[in-house]
Amino acid sequence: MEESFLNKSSENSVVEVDDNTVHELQVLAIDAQIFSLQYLCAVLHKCNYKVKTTTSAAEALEILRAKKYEFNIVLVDVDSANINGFKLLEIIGLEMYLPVIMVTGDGSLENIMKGLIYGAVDYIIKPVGVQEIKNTIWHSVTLNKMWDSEQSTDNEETSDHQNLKPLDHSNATITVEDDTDNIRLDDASSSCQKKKRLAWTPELDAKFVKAVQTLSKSSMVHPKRILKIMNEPELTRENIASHLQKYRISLKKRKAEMNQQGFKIKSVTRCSSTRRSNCRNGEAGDVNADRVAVPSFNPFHSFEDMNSIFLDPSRGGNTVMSQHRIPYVGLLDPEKPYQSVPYSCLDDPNFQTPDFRSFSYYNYCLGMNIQPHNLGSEPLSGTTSRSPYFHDMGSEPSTPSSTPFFPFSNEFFAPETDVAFQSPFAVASVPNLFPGSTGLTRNFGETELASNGTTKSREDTVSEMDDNQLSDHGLPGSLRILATYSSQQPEVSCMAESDLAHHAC
DNA sequence: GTCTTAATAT
DNA sequence: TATATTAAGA
Repeated sequence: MEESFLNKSSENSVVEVDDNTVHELQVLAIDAQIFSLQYLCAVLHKCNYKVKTTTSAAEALEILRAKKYEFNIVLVDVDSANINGFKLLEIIGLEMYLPVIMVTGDGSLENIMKGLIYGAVDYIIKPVGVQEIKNTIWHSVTLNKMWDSEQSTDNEETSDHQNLKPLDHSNATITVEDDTDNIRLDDASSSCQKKKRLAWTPELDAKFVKAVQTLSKSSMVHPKRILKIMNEPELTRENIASHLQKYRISLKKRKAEMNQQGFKIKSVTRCSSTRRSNCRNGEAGDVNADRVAVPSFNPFHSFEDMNSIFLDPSRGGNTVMSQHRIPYVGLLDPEKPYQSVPYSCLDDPNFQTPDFRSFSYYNYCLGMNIQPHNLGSEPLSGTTSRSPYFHDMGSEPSTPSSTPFFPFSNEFFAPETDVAFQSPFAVASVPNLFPGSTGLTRNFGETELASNGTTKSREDTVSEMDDNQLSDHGLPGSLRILATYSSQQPEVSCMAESDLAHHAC
């Protein structure tokens, strides 16, 4: 639909998000059922959001692909009996840098899980309430704030939809994998003589990025090689060169943003929690070096100046999660996309199935490195108690102490890791991150790491990266290390003895 | 000849 | 706005 019949919010849709920044939130709402959509739209208008609606998933994708920067958030109504809504969640989650909230009438754990696994950042159970929507959207948009900077900053009325082309519904189907159809003519219908104008679809771009990443390992990121790797007959070297230029500019921009944020990464290669259990967090000498030993995993203390913490389940990170009750939902094994992890490893008889909202929020805080609202020193735990944030739905959470910031560009990760990374849970499986990090390389080869039954030396998969390569990944040269946990063999530490001494308390 | 970058055209 | 083309220097 060109102009939603419901899109009549001409009054101010200005919402204070935080830190005195005024944001204009534009919401795209998708629901196959028109009355349900109408209701949802009404509620959204009550919240003073700008709303665009559609009943068609295919149209939603068209809109987003054409004008994704105009939207801050997407609400998708999913029907537990119908896979399309979930697919839509997935596609939007993977293709756009947009938070997607699932709206559902089915509040069962199974259904919620499904939505979250498909990429929803949060969920709302119908019937939806104004305050609930406000809270949920605040949370999600804040999480996604980094991308806001890419939007146009003028506060002009954005209700002009003149750029939306009439939609062709004849092929309005959702396809998850349309790798073959990713090159389109500028004007598809006419049998024109016009030159083909390449449309860089997300699929094509992903392929491009992957090629760049592959090549960057050997410092050979050049158009010709990219072209060869991509193996797309329709592409020309010029296409690639042009795209590469654009790609690098965007990386540069992002890098500048990172530098502005004073982004730092610390590294812990392998942390033996048993070895260090007598060292308490916060004590003098504990956090004093580039490489921080974490005696007892407590992200809010030991990593309080970090934005994100990554645990690599395939490297034993799940054991750490288990020991410290860190909720984890993600894809442990890419071969088994719906393997749902996590709580089986929590064998404490007192452990109860967690409340997903609370967990989502904890993970959000964990990922953003902000103190959970009003949470004080309450540890991450596997109890079902909700965080105060969700107890008090009547008021918005206070401004986080630090500006939420999503630290990594998606380009950095291979597509398969994106899947886990974009899950609503910030503790993600990201193997072989920052392969040039000194902390990792120094210890290579010392230990063979079992991963899903197979034994593999890290040396196999890790190579050095110089600053230029890091730069190709959107990382300033000085930023290169992350926290990687592995306690697969807790009694063995891969850190050099001198390091152990250094960190001994 | 190819690559990168900037500028400009479509 | 996104992509393509062109030009110039390395």
